[in-house]
Amino acid sequence: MATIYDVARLAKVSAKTVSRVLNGDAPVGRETREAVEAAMAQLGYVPSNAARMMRSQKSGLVGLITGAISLPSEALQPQGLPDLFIVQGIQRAMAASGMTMMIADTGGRLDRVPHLIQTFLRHRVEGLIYVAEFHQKVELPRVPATTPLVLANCFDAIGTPAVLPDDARGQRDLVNRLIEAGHRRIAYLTLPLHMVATTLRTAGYAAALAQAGLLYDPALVDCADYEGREDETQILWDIIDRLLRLPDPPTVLCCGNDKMALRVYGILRSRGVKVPDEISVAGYDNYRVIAETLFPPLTTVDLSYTAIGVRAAQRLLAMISEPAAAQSQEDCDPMLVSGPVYWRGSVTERPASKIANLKLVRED
Amino acid sequence: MATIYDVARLAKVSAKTVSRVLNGDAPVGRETREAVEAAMAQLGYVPSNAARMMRSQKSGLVGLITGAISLPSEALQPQGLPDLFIVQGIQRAMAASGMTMMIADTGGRLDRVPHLIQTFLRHRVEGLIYVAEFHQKVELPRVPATTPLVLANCFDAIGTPAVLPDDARGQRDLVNRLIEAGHRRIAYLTLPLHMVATTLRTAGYAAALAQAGLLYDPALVDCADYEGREDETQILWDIIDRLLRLPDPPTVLCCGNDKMALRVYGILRSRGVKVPDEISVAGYDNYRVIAETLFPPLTTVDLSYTAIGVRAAQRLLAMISEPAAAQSQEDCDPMLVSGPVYWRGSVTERPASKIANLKLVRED
DNA sequence: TTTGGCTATGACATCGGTGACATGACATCG
DNA sequence: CGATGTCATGTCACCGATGTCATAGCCAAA
Repeated sequence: MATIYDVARLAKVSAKTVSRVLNGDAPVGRETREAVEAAMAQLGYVPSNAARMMRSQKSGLVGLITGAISLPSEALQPQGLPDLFIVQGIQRAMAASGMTMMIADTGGRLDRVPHLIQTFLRHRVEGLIYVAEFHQKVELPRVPATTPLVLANCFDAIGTPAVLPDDARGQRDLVNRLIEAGHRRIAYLTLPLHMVATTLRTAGYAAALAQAGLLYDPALVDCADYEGREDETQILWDIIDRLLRLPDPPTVLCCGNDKMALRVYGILRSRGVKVPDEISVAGYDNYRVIAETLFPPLTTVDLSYTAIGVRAAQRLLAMISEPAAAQSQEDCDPMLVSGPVYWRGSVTERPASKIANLKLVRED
Repeated sequence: MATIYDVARLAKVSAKTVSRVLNGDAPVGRETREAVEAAMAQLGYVPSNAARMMRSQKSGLVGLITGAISLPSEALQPQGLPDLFIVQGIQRAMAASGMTMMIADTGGRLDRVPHLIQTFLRHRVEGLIYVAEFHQKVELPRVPATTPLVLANCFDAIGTPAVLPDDARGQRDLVNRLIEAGHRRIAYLTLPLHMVATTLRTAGYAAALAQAGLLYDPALVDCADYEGREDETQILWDIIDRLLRLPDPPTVLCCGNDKMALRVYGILRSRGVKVPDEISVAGYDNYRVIAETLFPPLTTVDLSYTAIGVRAAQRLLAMISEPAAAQSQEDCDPMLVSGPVYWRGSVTERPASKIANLKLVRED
């Protein structure tokens, strides 16, 4: 591959002059410039980042670590592939800023993370982002204080800058909206209880009810996702059965995510319960392949993983450009990202009639 | 950041000796080695890839270009996010070989590709992979002959090495299997006709019928995916309506992909047609979030995007390690990757009873 | 005319490693 | 005992850019 010296020789100038043409950081005579440009074109010259980097000490690289890419196919996929959307957001923001992204993944094995970080440090990345597959607490090996690190979709115990989904607010907004639409008996089928998102969303659910002066009825809340258990669908079936037979049954089922909602559709239809005429269904994530394709389309909360990625990237870029900036204040709290409620056909706006229908269902 | 000289000074040896400890390419005395290792640990030394690369002329990098990561959310997503799975496969294989991957995406704009390639060349990537979001023909700018390029999920006019899904075989296998299960009237709802996959799969469908001595009935084949059109569901509804009212209706609906199958489930259930008791449904892709979550779970063909990625990576690695290898023979034909049929509850094994049921449906 | 300032260009050192080669201390061999 | 080989280590140049400094030419101000 041609070097700057080859170009210089061909253009009959010094290497330094070629460098000046490349970077435009000092005046170069018109004829000289043209000769250099012609030589570069003729040789197919491409400058070497490695060499440039040695002098400038700037790599223009950021490293991204995730389990997103090579999840063992056996692994639980609680929410589809949200982390890939986060990666998408990060990539978008990084490209816009001229950074090049290096990607590595853990292959599901967290013990590989130190090695991956090491690899990135060898490339002198200017920053690191760690992306988790779902909202969770993590513990990462220490990285040199000179290399900023941002956590996306996760947080740690030592206050590393993080960008997180605002689960509480998302669920609250959704339930608020359901209440506005006239629903009063709102069931909530949660994700596994050990998940951070479950705690936060349940709190959001409760907050919305409280705000509207509605009673929090424990009978309406149940964990419906036991990942990996074979009788998953059966469990869900039983819960729905129980809910529908309540003296005062729910008019809407809030599902832990869109994937669960997809299951619920199947179950309700197998039971002959029509969505939304006889009962409404809502999801979470706005996993569009599901939410928009389902019939009727699913009302859900946009989790905006892409936005999480973009914000994480921006936060990292800020840390890179102002290394010593006082990021002690609000910056050090996790940044919360929330998305809008997508109102689609799976929820009715006039619940009164629905309650009537449900009674019929209960009587069968 | 500490350099090899800092380490050398602290360990009271020459930089070269530190280098030898690092690379283990020449004998080093035990005490010396330990002193050097201690110094490296104390300084938190991390070797610079840039410097190493300048001498060795090996970057250990491969570049990946895709639209996968930052598809504008408006864009059509014909098959979900298959390309992400391909990326996953590539990453897996690259990590195994010790290569580091740089990722860039087109953001949906193909005119950005030359610039991305340029960026990669500056980093002196040892190879490039281009991943398309669906099986298609592409036209990429020329890359230097010294940098090998592999196409994944796409091909071009000039015979660039490519790895492609074996659409014809996948559909043929599925239809074979349906025939084995006793089905004779097999409807095929295709993806848009302009897609390469549609042509190939339709051929596979026809081949399977021919092989079994069954007649290819044009009335059973229809394009059911007009991406982006608002009345998409309506079109599908009408096609299904027509099929069910045929004098000799199908016993199974083969869908262009799992997402379409998801739609079909909704439509059939809205019409009160039970899956699979009254009609069977099959998909394509084995898009697990859909195929496994649907109720009943969906019979489909594994498109094994991950495998495409792995093969593409392996092919690239081979080209890197044997640059001049005679890749003229079979290597230059596209490599076809096929996956197994996943047989799940959405298709019955005894079709006779089904025909009876369908007649009832037709009469309502 | 001299001086100073500006433009356009080149010489050279430098970034952090590694390859080529040299060297000194021993051990082995004929 | 001298020749040869191996081990352990050092010296120095070099990879391909760019920063620093120098310089030559030219024009305007003093």
